[in-house]
Amino acid sequence: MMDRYHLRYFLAVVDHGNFSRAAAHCNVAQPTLSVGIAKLESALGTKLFVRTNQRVELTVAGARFLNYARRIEGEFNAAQRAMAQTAPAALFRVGVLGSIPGALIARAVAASLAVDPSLRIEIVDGSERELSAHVARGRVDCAVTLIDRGSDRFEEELLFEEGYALALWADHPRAAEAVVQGEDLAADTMIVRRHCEALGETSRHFTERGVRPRFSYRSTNDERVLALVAARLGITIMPDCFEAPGVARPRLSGFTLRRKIGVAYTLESHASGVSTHPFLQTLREMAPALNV
Amino acid sequence: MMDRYHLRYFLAVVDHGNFSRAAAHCNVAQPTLSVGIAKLESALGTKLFVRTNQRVELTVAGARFLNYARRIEGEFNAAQRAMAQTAPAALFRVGVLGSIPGALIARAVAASLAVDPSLRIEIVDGSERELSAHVARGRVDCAVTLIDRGSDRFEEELLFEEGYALALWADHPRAAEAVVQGEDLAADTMIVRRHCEALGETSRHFTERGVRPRFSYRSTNDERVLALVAARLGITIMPDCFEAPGVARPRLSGFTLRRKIGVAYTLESHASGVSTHPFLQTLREMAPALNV
DNA sequence: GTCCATCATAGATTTTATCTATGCTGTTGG
DNA sequence: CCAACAGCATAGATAAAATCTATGATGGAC
Repeated sequence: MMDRYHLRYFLAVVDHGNFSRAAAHCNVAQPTLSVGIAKLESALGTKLFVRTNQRVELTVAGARFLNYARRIEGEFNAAQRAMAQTAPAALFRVGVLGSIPGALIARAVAASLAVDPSLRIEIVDGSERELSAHVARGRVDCAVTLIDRGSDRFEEELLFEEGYALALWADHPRAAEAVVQGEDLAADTMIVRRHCEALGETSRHFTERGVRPRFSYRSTNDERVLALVAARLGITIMPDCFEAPGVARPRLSGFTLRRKIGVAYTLESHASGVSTHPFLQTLREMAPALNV
Repeated sequence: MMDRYHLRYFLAVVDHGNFSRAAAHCNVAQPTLSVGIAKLESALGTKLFVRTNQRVELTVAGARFLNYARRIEGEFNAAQRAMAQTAPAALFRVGVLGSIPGALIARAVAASLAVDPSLRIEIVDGSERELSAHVARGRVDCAVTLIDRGSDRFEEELLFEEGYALALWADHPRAAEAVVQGEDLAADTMIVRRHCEALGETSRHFTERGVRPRFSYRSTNDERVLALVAARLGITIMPDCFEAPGVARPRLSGFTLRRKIGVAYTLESHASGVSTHPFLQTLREMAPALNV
């Protein structure tokens, strides 16, 4: 039975000229799109594309079907838009990267609720990978996550850019310095932030300098990590935007990795005006202060 | 994400005025349709129906959506039809009830292939229940099965109507009689045709007459059953249309159950002209001879 | 009151879209 | 001419979703 997603796959192939790019644009894997088109062709009883491995081109039947497909997909969108006007108080669902301070998000939520108490906001956190999946499948309206990672699957908007720095307890021997040499930390015990995107880079950094750190704690909970740093259990490396009383944040010499945090949307959700949501407006106001 | 089947459910509810009938018309269970409509409403962000337990009626938003829904579903069908014209040599898939003689179907296949050797026909057999599911899900274009069973889920066409009769080996003491009394078979061993729709009725018939038969064989394979009847392993009851050398078919007195065999289509497949297929034409020509 | 018709909900089941991994086939660059 | 590559297809496993059965809730009819 011909179904809506078949039309989307078909149109994507027409618009992008090959299956692979079309798949990326639909946020699915290439084989998925491949069997999707095959299903459509079988439902219609006609081949729609001639596959050469240089490019795909429409058959005569495919060209004829294109008219219908465009019209139908257009009507779906028109219906959706028309209904959206009547729709009351939409729930705003946003995914947030686990390695972004909860306090930051909490402030943004509080501020936007202060603007409009009737807002309904839902936060879900996860890894970069999980968030991509959520955005792609429409389980969230957008995600606050790492951006500029080369896969142009989503519409992206930069919020802030930052580096990474050490987290030491306030009276650690090196706490007062602006920049610390990795070699000077050979005797320290480290805490592993298991979900951190910089994990690989960090261990490489120390290995290259002949430092083989011991580990006292592994966690995905950054708030707890900060508390334990303050409690002198160990030191760690984390993005600049983290801060806590009793924790100093000197730079680690030669550690130049940076990350860009921004908002990722699907094309549709971006087009449907999600990006003007007060929560995101608030985040945009807060963001410049976090650039380092 | 709004999908095509949502539209079909929605339109069915509008056209039939309540969820239960709409579900029957869509060949799905009532809860399925219930959650389907709920999904659609959530996708659109608006309630589409006001549910009273007397009837459902459209909300304002629902009435507005109706225009889009009808147009889109219409376009889907138009596209399907338009493409079907180009489509080459369609495969004809037909489900056949297990308790219909294979020889009958084989004759029909042979005859229609004689008319047009380019025909591509695919036969699948199964129980009445299985065939319903196949028709409903579009896995077959139609099914040759029991009809007139009260559930007007499908378009039905009567082929022939018949009763049930005994199957005895040719020189069985009662083989020459036209009608046999159940009581006279008390000493006989019976074969159970496990897939037979008359199974319950048969055992009730004997129980009511104080006959408690012994069983020598249970099978779903009627050809083998007939061979074993001829081989004097046991006797059985089967629809009139079965025949084999060495097997006599006297009536069983008081056993009045009858069955109607016909073709069941979905509305769409019927509309798309499946019923004019040579295979079905052949069956129609053969059918009158089978009325008993 | 009980019965009946209607829709909603919950949990299990089945189906199906999707993914990962891999194969195949031309094309390109060395 | 061969290796690397880019592009689509296939297979098996996985995950998601639609669907089913069974049951509950509600209101009208008798």
